[in-house]
Amino acid sequence: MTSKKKNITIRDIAKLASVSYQTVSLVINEKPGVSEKTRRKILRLMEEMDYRPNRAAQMLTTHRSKTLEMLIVDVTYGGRLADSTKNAARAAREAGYSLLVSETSFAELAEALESAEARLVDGVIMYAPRLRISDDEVLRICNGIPLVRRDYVPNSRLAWVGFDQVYATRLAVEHLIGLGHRQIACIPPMPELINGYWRYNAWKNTLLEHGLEPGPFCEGDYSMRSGYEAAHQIVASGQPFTALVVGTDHMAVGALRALREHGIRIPEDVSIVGYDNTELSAYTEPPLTTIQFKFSKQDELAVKYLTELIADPQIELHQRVLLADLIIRESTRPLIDSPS
Amino acid sequence: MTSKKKNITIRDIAKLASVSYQTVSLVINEKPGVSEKTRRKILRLMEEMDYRPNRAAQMLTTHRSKTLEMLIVDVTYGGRLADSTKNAARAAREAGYSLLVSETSFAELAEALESAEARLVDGVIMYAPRLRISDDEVLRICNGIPLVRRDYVPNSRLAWVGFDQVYATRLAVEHLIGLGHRQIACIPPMPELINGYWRYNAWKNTLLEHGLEPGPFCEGDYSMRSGYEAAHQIVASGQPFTALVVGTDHMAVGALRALREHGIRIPEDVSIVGYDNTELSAYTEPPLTTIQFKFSKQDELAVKYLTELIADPQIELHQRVLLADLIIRESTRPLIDSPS
DNA sequence: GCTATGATATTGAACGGTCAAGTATATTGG
DNA sequence: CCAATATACTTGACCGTTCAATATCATAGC
Repeated sequence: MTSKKKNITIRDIAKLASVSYQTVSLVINEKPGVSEKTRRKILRLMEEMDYRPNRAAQMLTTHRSKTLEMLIVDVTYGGRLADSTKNAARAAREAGYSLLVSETSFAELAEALESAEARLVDGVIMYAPRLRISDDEVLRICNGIPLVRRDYVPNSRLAWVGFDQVYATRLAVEHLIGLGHRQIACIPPMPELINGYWRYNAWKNTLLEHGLEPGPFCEGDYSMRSGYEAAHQIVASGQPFTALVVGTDHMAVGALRALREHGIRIPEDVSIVGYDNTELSAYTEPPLTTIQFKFSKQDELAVKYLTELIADPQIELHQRVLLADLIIRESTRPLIDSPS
Repeated sequence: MTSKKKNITIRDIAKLASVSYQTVSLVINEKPGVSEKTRRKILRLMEEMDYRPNRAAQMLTTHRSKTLEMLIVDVTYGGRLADSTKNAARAAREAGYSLLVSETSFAELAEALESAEARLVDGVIMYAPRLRISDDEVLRICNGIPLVRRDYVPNSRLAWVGFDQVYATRLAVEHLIGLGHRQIACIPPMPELINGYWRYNAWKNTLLEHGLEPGPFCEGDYSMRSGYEAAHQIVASGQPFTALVVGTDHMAVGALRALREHGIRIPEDVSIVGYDNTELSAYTEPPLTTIQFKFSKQDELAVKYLTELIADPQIELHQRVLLADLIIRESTRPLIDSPS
């Protein structure tokens, strides 16, 4: 039955409506030059025959595919990817696009972009939290395909959408300073991660600006284990601290465990701030004060920006910066001077 | 410069190689009928001109797109989606496909599949953890597109790849029984979730098979909050229990908090088993005994199965069942009879 | 020496749309 | 009343492939 299913084409519809195929094309593309009566008739027929224009044929002539690609570059630790693709897929669909997802490494980036071009992808959202690359290089390899990075890349003048990591970190550090803390340690994400680099520097600089000496620090890699080990190291360093800024809620969970093992009480002995406001952060013991990033907003905005860029490639590239919020819970509290 | 970039076509290559375009086509598709010498020459030229076949044109004639679609249906709670799309994207690429991701609801499912067809998607991976639908209905709406569900759907005789939830649950429950527990409570995912349905039933049936009366239970929705509330309810029910099976690690975190608030010690008073073996489960207090699912395996296998199905649509549909593992940590321990 | 054979290469027609230019008819204005 | 214009619709070419049918040629068989 359906095996013999001849695809209905624009010409079949045209024949049924006794007009030419071009008229049908005009209707499909909502272009003027068709009388209301004919338009209705054609629309009805398309409905009846449940006709769908062949995307391949459209692509062939228009050189566009109504497809965006989310290119994930060198993302190893999964937790933070979360629903990005789902969010982006939804946003893309709402803008009339499909979303292709692909995953690659820095070494294969150029190739990935070439194949994006071959697939006639209309634009690329790059999610590359560790990618250091010059703007010129990006322009060179992306073959003119509109591209928006879904990252905080303050050194780049190309299009990106990201959370201001300096602002976010300032939020965390100044919250602690405001509570009276003077010895503030840090477990930043490792500097290979762009966010790690900025969080580390922002932590240090905020302290210096306030006339405070940066406390001990030790990098993590986003995993709970790394937070655990980093916290151990910081304690082992012997340098005193009454507060700790931990680069993600996940690492904070590891840090909490490590500190507990050392008999350090939270928040009585040490106040802790995490990042991300994951669901988890409300359920740690004690619940974590944390920096909230609305990632779904970032995903949506990246798609939105990209579609704008596709619609008008002439608009001047800019950067869309999102700001984080501070969520205060019970892992931070005012410093109470010990009676020494 | 690049603005005037005329796309190089198969005919350009043909001209340069002084052969016909069809010969080039044969080379591209690795078909026989071309002498080794000509083949080499053409390959070299394609390399030099960095020619890439136009996917749209290929799609138009072949009616295939070398694209798979991951269709996410009614997934609300994000945590568990995690890296599925990334895993699938990688697996797809390794099999020579691109991966399209889209997100939809039950109500729009038919439409989503129609548009998949219009896009000439070669096959669909459906991730629909709550979708109850007859096999006939699925066959009807998917228009002959090969489809593999990435779910445990024991009632379906169509293609699916999933973890045996009954086996998994048995693993959890019998572990507890083996430790001497006789009063085993449960916080299953809500029955709208297919996994929830099966976990609940498997919990109950395993107990009955062992001659035990099912303990109190209360459903959750995957969120930590729901685990928290469910645990409160179970305690409030007044029915005694010495062990608790919680449908996800996330919910277990909530449950841990609730039980702690009631002064119930884990594992001294109550043993707990979670599901998923998330990174988190090793960092709860105490670390959670849990059921491990290798989700990345499931994603990969779903892609693999789908590509097999595309290659040979005649193969008899079957179901690929994965088995979970039990990871024992400190949240479970032998029941010590109280001296009453 | 002539035909059968297989390997290699060519040609023309799809595939299902879009685009640019064209025609036919009705409407307007001077 | 006729040219100018607007509206509605049509035609032919083209996008870059693949596919089926066909041509060419050297080699082998008899």
